[in-house]
Amino acid sequence: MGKTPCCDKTKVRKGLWSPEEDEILKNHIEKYGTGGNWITFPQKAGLNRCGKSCRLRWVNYLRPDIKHEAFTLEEDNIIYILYSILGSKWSIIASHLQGRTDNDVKNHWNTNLKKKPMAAVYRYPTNNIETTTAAADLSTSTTNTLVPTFSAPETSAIMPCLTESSKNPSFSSSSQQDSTISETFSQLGENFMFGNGSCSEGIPMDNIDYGYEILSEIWSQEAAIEGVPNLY
DNA sequence: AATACTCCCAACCGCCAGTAC
DNA sequence: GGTACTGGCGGTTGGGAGTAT
Repeated sequence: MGKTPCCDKTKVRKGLWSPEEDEILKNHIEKYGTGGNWITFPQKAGLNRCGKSCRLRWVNYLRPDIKHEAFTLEEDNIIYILYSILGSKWSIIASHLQGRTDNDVKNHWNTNLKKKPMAAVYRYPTNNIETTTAAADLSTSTTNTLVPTFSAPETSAIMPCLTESSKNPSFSSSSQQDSTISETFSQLGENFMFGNGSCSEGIPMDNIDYGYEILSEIWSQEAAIEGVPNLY
């Protein structure tokens, strides 16, 4: 099957969208919808753009339900967890964050999160390999790095710590948050491996939040697909 | 003030899967 | 079953904005 171009790249406009183009795109979709076909959309809307470009602009930026504010620490935590389980499945990760697009999440990961040590923390248990470049601290290493592997119950112990950290008003700066969370995790590694039932900061384990619900759901789905026994 | 450098994000590219014919 | 076409995805890049020198 040969690759067919979606439009004549030499004749369509490229680069940043002007406010006028945004307005045309938005108005046309509000009035007529996408028409179910992005390739013919630019012609109908009177835009000198590639259909794919129109789709991307709408999906990633102009859609009314898109959030344009900064990522919260709580969202960061979810991204960390899901990335460690799923890898670079940005669309799936984004689907768990209301108002965020795959492009948003990918950019945020590449520019902010992957440099931080927390990116090396989670691994999904059972049949996953134990080495990964993706979950490693890429700011200091370019080779495969061994990272901790946590079981589902262990991860459930981590979640309250993360959530508590993200909600704690005493955290005054992001660097303070980062170092505290990293510290919590380094201690957690020893603590709950020996099953003492609490985080290093004494936060009880029975406060499982929605992050864990997401994990459970994914584990169930993965287990169903891969024939891996469901732990929950 | 001018230049160099870095960071970040919007947008593009190319591939793949699904579907229609 | 084979081909053409489209939508969607992940990887990558270009360039504007901010910061350092």
